[in-house]
Amino acid sequence: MLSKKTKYALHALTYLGKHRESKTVLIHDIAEEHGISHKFLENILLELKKAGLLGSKKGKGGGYYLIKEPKDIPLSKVIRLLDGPIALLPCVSINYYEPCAECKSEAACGIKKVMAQVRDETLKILENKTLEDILTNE
Amino acid sequence: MLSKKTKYALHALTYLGKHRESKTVLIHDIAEEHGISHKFLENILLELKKAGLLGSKKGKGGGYYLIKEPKDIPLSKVIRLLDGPIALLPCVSINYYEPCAECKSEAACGIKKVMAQVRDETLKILENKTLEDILTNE
DNA sequence: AATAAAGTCTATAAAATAAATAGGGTTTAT
DNA sequence: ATAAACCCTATTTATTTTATAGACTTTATT
Repeated sequence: MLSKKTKYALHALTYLGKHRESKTVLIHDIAEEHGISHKFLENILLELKKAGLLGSKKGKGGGYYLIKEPKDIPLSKVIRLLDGPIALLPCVSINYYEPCAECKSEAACGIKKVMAQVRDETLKILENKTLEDILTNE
Repeated sequence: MLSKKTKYALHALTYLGKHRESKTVLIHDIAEEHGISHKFLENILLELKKAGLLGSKKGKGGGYYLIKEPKDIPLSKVIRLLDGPIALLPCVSINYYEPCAECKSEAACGIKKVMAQVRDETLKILENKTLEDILTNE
């Protein structure tokens, strides 16, 4: 399951995607719309900004805005950013690889081999679904 | 990512699958093979037994054994049993449905719609990969 | 220049979940 | 009778997630 962080990030991105005609959107408005803690959402939006998905304007009249096209924001990107690995095991993670302590030989591990296939197929799904798909379903 | 519980369950199932010629296998042997806590693994094997994947024999000379064909043990089953939902959001979970607090209208939620598609496609993957696939890769 | 509105940043606290441990109970071969 | 092995429930510990706090910086407006 996705963490609340990722779920809230998706809500925020959806909200920003729906308000692309506005120059900026306030954290406050997004938080209120979904009944999310303002401060918690603040941290999330900052991460999305650092990752290059959002831009922001400081000071009075400021706020956030999308700087990528919705079609260029795949679910895989958002999930990796806030939740970490897509892979089901650390030993087959592309971006967050770690060996598994209980595994004698990675080369001979059937679990690893199968999980690598699962990861590849899962990735296909999550790279293909984008914010645009969410927006067209709203 | 999978919890350690699920990961250990997969290791145990793999071990049992490799030793189907023996009548029973000791928890102890599986735990030792992978350096897993005996007691922790005990709880896991009990769950697998209650779910109908394993049989057991009590008393001296007892132990666990597979009672299903490896091809009839899909990853989806093991994951659901020990980790819970396959879906990425509670609101699209088949077996563990719960509404999302921050969602105004489920009917009109683009995130939900897309996540339902992701769930369907993910399920296809996880229902198709079975213990047999792991065993043939060992 | 002063003010208020808004994002930035880092740290900490609280809550929830996962992982591990403990220990007595029951069954069965010898 | 005994020891080996699974059965069951509860508790503790560790880790991660979620939430909060507060001081700082930037900027539009008056």
